[in-house]
Amino acid sequence: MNSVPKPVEPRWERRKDARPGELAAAALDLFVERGFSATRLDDVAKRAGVSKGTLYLYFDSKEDLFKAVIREGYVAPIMEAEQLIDSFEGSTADLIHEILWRWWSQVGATPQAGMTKLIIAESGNFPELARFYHDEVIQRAHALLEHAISRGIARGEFREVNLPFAGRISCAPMVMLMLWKHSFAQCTHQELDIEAYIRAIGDMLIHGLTNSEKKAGA
Amino acid sequence: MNSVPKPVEPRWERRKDARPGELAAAALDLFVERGFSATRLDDVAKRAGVSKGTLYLYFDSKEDLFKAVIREGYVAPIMEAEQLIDSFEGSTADLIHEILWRWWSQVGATPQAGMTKLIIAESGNFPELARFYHDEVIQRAHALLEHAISRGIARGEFREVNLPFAGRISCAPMVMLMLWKHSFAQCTHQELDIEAYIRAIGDMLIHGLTNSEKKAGA
DNA sequence: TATCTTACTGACTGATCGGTCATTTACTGG
DNA sequence: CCAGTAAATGACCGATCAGTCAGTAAGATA
Repeated sequence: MNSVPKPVEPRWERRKDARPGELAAAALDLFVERGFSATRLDDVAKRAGVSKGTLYLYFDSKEDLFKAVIREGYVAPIMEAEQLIDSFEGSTADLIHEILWRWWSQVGATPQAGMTKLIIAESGNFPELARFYHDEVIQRAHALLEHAISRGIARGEFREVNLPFAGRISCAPMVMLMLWKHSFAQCTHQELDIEAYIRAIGDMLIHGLTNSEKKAGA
Repeated sequence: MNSVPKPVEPRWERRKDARPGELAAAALDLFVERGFSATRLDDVAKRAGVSKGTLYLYFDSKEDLFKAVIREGYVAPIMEAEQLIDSFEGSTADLIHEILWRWWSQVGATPQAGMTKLIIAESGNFPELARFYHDEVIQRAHALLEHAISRGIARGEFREVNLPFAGRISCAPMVMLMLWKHSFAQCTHQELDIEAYIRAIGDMLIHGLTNSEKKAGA
């Protein structure tokens, strides 16, 4: 009958190395979209193109998968920004604009930005992970902005402010923007010109920090 | 034997009117702590001091309970603040400090503040509720700050800024503070002097908005 | 081509939990 | 004091889903 050789596609391939990353990426998407409890492992596996059994070859449990997702790729952009501050030549105002813009393009615009929402949502169920994320990411983001602001103060560009508070306040609009992107932005008609908004954040921060004594004297 | 009359406490009381509120309050606490999916209705009922069956006398389903929790008490403080702006006499700087402080004491410091985290976390599963909350609460909070800022501009106290952006930016640190309180604050040693922090937010906003032309001329 | 290793599958299981309902008990009105 | 009512109970059911494992087939090796 059917003598056609059928160049039969194999039903699956062996890709031991690629699986964990693909599973973690699929899990990130679904966790961000639905939350931890509401995400089914069957769906994660299906999105990664494998069966649930395969998922359990690479991760011990749902919680283990969650932890793996969190630990993935959170450091590079922060370290890069820390170096940027040390080597930057121009005004601190320009530096802050640069930091904000990189923040958005390297983190905010990537799937990784959904992490923040995930951690906040599950902090009650996974306090140790929230703590971990706080120490490794949030704390350092605050410190980063503090560092930039203290540069401005040292150069007489900025007024003397309470550094820890100013660092938090400076981060807040950016973090909110990331949260927004993964919550209300999905279910609202309202458009937001991201680029213009980030510029507005920068302007607001710089105005809020600028040493007006100096300006008044000019 | 035991002839004592035993002033036997009834095993339960009829309290038709009080139950819905108590159940909603219990649900709010647990939803905020654990998220929607991870909250068991047995626990909600137990916390409200009733059985699960009773819960179903007052709410049709878990989702119905969730919606009831959301609809509860979100309007009064915003309307009050809207009136405050219209009737305020002093400088717009003072007005903004006043708004922020009321925001904290009337919402941020109450269990209601956990709502924001809840909605953001579940926006993927309940887009229509996220939309509802956005339109009824978030939008109006933004508008509130915009209104206050436009008062400052009209009186020459503030510089001309893009109102929608400025409103969002002004809300961000307060919203982040509420989220913080219900996430990282729980699992971090780090203390935060809330009162001083809110003052710092006010200062930052006012500096960021102040019309420095006028100041320079003084 | 034959054999062996192991990445992968998917049907299965047991526990959990949303939702139901027959029964019990607190209250009310005559 | 004694029905009559309805508020509250808690054992139960069925669906869902995390986690298992015996079996299957890709592809390496010789």
